[in-house]
Amino acid sequence: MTRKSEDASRSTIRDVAARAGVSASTVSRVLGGVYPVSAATRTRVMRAVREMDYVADARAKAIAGVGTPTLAFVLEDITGPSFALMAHGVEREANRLGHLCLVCSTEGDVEHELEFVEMMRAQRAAAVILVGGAADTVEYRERTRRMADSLSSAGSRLVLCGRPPLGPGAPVTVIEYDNEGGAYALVAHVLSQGHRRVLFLGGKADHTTAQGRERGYLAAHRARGMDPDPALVLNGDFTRDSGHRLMRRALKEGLEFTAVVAATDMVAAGALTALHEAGLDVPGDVSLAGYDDIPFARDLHPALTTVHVPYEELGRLAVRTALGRTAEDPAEHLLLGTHVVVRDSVTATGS
Amino acid sequence: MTRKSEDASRSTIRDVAARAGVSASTVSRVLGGVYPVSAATRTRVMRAVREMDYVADARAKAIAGVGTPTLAFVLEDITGPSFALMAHGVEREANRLGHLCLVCSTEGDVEHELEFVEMMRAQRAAAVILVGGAADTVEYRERTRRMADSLSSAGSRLVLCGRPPLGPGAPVTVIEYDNEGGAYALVAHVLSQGHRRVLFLGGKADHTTAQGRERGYLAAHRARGMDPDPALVLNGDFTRDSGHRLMRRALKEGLEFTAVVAATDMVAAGALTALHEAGLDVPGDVSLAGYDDIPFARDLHPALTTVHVPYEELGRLAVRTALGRTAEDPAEHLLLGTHVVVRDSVTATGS
DNA sequence: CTCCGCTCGGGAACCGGTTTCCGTCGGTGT
DNA sequence: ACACCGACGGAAACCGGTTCCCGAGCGGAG
Repeated sequence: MTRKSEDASRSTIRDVAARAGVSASTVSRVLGGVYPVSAATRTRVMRAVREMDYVADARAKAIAGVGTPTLAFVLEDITGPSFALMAHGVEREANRLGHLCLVCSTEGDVEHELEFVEMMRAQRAAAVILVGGAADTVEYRERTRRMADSLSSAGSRLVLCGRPPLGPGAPVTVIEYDNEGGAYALVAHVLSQGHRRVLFLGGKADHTTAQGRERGYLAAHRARGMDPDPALVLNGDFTRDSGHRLMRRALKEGLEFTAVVAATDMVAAGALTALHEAGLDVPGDVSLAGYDDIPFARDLHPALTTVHVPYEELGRLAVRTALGRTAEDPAEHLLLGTHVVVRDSVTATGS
Repeated sequence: MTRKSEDASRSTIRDVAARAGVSASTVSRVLGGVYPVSAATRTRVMRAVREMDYVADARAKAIAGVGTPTLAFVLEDITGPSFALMAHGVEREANRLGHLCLVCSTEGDVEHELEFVEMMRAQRAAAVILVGGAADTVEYRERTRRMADSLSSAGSRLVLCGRPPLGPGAPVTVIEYDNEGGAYALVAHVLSQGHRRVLFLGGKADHTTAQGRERGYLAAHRARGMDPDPALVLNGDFTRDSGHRLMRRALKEGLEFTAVVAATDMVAAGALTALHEAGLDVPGDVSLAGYDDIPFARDLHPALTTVHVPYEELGRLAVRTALGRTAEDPAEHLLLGTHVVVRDSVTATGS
């Protein structure tokens, strides 16, 4: 009484071998490779495989050294449009290169991040890509350095994307996009439109991405021989809420400005809402610019002038360099360029 | 000459055992469990582990039956805000339940989807969650049914989210959100504002999500004894571009309407831009509503009236039921409710 | 002072594959 | 007709863990 029902809740290679009347090695050979197997045997084995709907256990293969390599992508929150873009790039490139890709949101929890990286080390992931700015404290450097070493000694590799680089000698690949340069170009554009008092809606004061953008803001002023009013730079975080809150506050306090530059498109979106609520017209009454060029930037009204960051390409690049590099190679530090994209939210002032 | 350098490119449990002067079983016990081990031995082992920075290979553990289970999430494009929301929910819940979570974007490619599901079966994933509408063809049903059976026979489980359910008896959990009901409520709201000719910007004609929303649109009209002009329902897809294109066409063709309901917030965003380009005021000249309540809906100007779909909760629910259910349990079919959220883009007409 | 039982740790089998090593078989060259 | 060679397939070792099974000590009870 052969049970032909799909009972085979978990068929092993030996089950298949038994059914085909051959040994396990033969099944493995038929499935795996280029080893000479007679046509008759191959047919019998393949039939058994088909009948049992057999698929070799990927974990077992991995442990035997023949497996799909894995790659991990760690971010704060997949919901952020720029992160999502990067994730997309990472994921595409990863499985173009035949890698599995697992994603983890840390919700900004350092503990969680650490835990996950450890788990990836256990999975023998080929590389771990960490993305998202952070405060550049010595605690950060030590912690990250430890991760890098430990991954490296396990034959894996850590890639930092848009994160503060570690000291020299750390087995890390760092890929940054040019925050300062982008902000510089953007603010220069705003200033070139005749604006003289431009409000800066920044991020957390110790967050390197925020710092870079703020530096660009300042540098652009200085390059014109201007010294921006310190009261014009506000700190919050990178959320829409922060933009909304900061903008309301600025309006309420009667700050004077003719343009506002937000550290993020999300912040800009919040600011825009606040401006609208105050009955102000953008760009008629005040110009507004963002940063990141998330897809939605062009859907805002007016379409947002912003800085384009090649997030998806960034993701692809991250996996490419991560997988190309071996443990012995020297560390690498890439800086991706950005460019401002002019839309409708910034116009000349003093009309 | 003991090399204390972190040469241990790949230390096994036996290496640790050797260093600690015990057997591999003992190391395993110290690390793993509650098995009685003397304090002295434990200390020695732990020291060796620390010195070698050892982490047990997760794949080996998995194969031995002690491992972090895995769960897969397959979607079209992580870049879509609603998908990202779901992914977030899935991911959070997955690792709250101690599961690893891998994500795969299929770019809408059926071949790729199939391939990935097969790979997940090889990984012995605890469950595979498939999300995103599709055309409900017999080819679709057969293909999906095959996936379901094959996963089920491997002790895994397929979860369909917002996808056309299969026939009865398929080992599948289906979770849908109420497209028809949501659209009905939304359109009813629009009609209650006095609008009589409302344009519907739909999706692909064979896409079940699009169909559901269109049915709701029609039903809301009929419930008022109205029979909407067939010329008022346009088909495209769920992208911003589609909304933009459709809206321009409608305007150009001189279609008459006082409100437009888009099948998606993205479509609404595109439509809004087209409306603005045409010099029309929203909601002054024409009202506009979307569907999905993606986070950006409230950043549009005017803030978009739309239907809230609990995407994140949907994701969480998906993994919860997927993991709760065993192969023997009957299939399950959940329908999540939605509700319209009234913002500023729809107002009374005929003022 | 024995005997019993409990604590502790080692050996070996096992998880599900791959690969090396070797033996067998059939066919060919001389 | 015999040696040799290449094709084929099985047994066993291995990958890196876990766990069952068992034996060695040790302490306490009788």
